[in-house]
Amino acid sequence: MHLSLSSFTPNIVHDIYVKNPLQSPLGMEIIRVGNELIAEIGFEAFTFRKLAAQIGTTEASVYRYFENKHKFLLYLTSYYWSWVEYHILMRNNNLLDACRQLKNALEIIGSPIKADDKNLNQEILFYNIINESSKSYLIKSVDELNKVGLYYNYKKIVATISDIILRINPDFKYVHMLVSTVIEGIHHQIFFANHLPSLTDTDTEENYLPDFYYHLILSTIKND
Amino acid sequence: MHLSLSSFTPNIVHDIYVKNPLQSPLGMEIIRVGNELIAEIGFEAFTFRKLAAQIGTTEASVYRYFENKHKFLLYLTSYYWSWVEYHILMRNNNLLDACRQLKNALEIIGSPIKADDKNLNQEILFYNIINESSKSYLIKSVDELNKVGLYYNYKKIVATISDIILRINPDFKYVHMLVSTVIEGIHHQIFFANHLPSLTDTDTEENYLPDFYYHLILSTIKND
Amino acid sequence: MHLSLSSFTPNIVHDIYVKNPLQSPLGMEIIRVGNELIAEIGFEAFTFRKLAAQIGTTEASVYRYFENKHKFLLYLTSYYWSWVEYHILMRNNNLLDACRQLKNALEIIGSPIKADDKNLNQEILFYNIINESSKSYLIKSVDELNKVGLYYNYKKIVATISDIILRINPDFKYVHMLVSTVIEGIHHQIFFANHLPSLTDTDTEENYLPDFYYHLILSTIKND
Amino acid sequence: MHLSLSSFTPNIVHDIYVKNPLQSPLGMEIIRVGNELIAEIGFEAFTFRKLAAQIGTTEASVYRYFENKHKFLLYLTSYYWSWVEYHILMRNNNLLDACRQLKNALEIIGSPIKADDKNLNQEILFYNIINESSKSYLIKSVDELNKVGLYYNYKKIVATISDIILRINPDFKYVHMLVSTVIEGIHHQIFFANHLPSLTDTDTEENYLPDFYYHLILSTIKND
DNA sequence: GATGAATGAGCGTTCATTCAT
DNA sequence: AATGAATGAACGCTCATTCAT
Repeated sequence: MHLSLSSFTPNIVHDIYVKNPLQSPLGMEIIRVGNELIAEIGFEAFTFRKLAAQIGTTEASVYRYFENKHKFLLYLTSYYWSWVEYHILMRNNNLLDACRQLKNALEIIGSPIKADDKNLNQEILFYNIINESSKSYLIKSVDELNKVGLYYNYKKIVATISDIILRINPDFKYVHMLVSTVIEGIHHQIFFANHLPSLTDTDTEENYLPDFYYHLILSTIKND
Repeated sequence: MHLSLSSFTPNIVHDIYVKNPLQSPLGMEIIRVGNELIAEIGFEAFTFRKLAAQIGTTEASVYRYFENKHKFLLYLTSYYWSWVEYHILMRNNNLLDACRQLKNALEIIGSPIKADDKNLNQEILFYNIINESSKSYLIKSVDELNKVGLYYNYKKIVATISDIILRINPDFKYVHMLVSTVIEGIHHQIFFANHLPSLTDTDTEENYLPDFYYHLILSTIKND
Repeated sequence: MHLSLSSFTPNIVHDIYVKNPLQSPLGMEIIRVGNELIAEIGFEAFTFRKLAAQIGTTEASVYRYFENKHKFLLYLTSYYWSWVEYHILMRNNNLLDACRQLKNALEIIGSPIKADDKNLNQEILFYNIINESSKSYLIKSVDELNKVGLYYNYKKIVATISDIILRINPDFKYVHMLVSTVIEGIHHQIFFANHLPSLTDTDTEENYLPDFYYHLILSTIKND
Repeated sequence: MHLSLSSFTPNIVHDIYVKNPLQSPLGMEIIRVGNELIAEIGFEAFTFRKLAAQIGTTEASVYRYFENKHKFLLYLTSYYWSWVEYHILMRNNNLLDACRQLKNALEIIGSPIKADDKNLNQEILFYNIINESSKSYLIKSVDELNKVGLYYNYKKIVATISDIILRINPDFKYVHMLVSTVIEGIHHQIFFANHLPSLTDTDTEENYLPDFYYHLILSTIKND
């Protein structure tokens, strides 16, 4: 299933950026190269200075688009979750079976977005989400950022999947807890499989991760 | 249940520190104050300079104990997991019921260690584990550090709990995946409850978190 | 004594500005908001960027009116001295007594201009003169700026008051020295009274400052 | 009158510096070269980076001695006023005549300290005091700095000269006002003589400045 | 005439680390 | 073993200014 959705534009809260990077060639270069640079050297070592050098522009120009590297990471994660949201909606568009919808959602979360994206390399973005996205909220300023709505896209996807689950079992009370556990779980397991294999159970089966979590969800909500 | 286990000494891989901080007053001061400082300003802003200033010593002295702030975080997390391991063993010592053992383990993971600890404030350590511990492995050098065994204590706890679960259902194939998902899940949910409540389901019930995950585990492994 | 002199326009040397700010709404906004911003954050922290942001225009637009922030400060001080000059002339218009004229002049220098001024808040301008005006000449480029006449208004007021004093004692030889000492003295004493009170002698009497300096002048020139 | 007072050490409030620059060769180099660099390029253009480059050390090393360039200016001015204080005391040591003492004090204030000083070029320091010293208090943080006593040396000199004047006329009520006006006046007139001569009255007579202000003081206090 | 975008340069500061004592 | 001094390097950020529209 490969979507060529040239019409997609991410729905990202304005406060994350100073100037919309998708509205100028330089802005698009910043997010494209920034995505790659974070994957290459890690978010801690990533600086606007290095990013500017890579692009061939100046730090000052980067600051025109993003207030700091943190907001930039938030932009990337919001971009990712906006894509995920969009893909789930597209894929589940004409489906009636909530279980099938849930399975689709888990599959989308468990692998890179498969779509031509002129802005960002989606494989690399997926890798960054797994490695760095939790750093966008595990910070001292989380409350302040949350207050102005900067975690909107993440919360939205949790709400979307929660709704699907509630259609399977409308009485389940801990649906948000379950969904956020599963989302974080999927991404964490991919990290563990690559780096700390004894914390997971590597398998040759394709798509075993979404299957495992699909089973986990259904078991948990049915026995409620 | 309050344990006064003055005999406890954490079992921490030597490579994490340069000189054992528990063998000198300055070393103990470093981990005691370091734990508090990270809680206060966050791991990103934490530096050996600030730590030394707080203690009233010099950066050079801190370097005598820890190679860098990263290793220091690893020390704290290892210290924590070593405590958790010890507590689980103590609590489950004479119990035969694996389900009861599992429940105990989840409860221990879900709240601060309740023990007098002259070295570290355990409430603060628990807070740091929730907020910062994932930064000890979500880094570029994870493979290198793993190769020399620096994640031993974390892996050990996963193994310990996995063994309990396998006694409930010896045929369950994804036990490490399940356990690491649950451990990360519990800590994440506490963070979400405090900072991003729409990602969880706040409840007035005491201990609802361990209960939820206990139910999740049993459901998942029984329906296998 | 309150003058409503809507007809007043400051007589400011052209080289201080690029484009006359009083000839456009944007220009008037620049001097109005700039005056307030300097008072708020201090001249060192004041930049055209911040000024432009406050107004809701761009740095480039500000540059159309003033070459740099230094010239802007010179504009404000010249504006102030032009007002002072005008007020002294108005107030002393029909007076014959030079001593009375001197007293009037000192009073005008010792308190904010009391006049409706649609361009600038005169209270704030007075505050800026006290705090910042000496920075308009205590700079490396003073000779260069002086050569093109940018300190005209300040020199003019010294000359005007010197002339009054010379009518009291035509033989006094150090009149400019005396006048510039007194003018700077009055403004400095107001600063000291607010911030370094041990350098002055605070008093409850109204207008003690002009009185003190009036006495100082008369004593100095009479005993010559 | 030339004093070779190798025993002099300035009495400077500790909070002005981080580490006493007179206690190490590097520290002494910093104040020696810093003094010269400010004279050369002006305080606004003066930065720790340029200072470090001139000395052949690094910014970080300069920060070990002074928190910021502002504190450095405060150090220079405090050093100057401490010297002035010391000189006045030495010169007036065995004198009984308060008028003679006043005259001496004014002469000392009106020209560079004439003493061998291995730390600082006193000619250049005098030049800096005239051009830059008022910037040490005409700032937003003046109250905060004053609260911790950083203007001690300036206030002390005003008190010292005030005491002399009160011995001439114990009933004069505005002595601090008069003294601070005169001190600022002397330095300002030197600046005006060099740069804005129409604000002063240049004269060929030696020492005309102290003489003028001596006359001004006596006239003012006698006619009280 | 006014604005938006971009940029070269440099600032103040802090960092991790080393060396000598 | 612990400390004090020093330093190279880089960070995050802002500045003044210019250019194209």
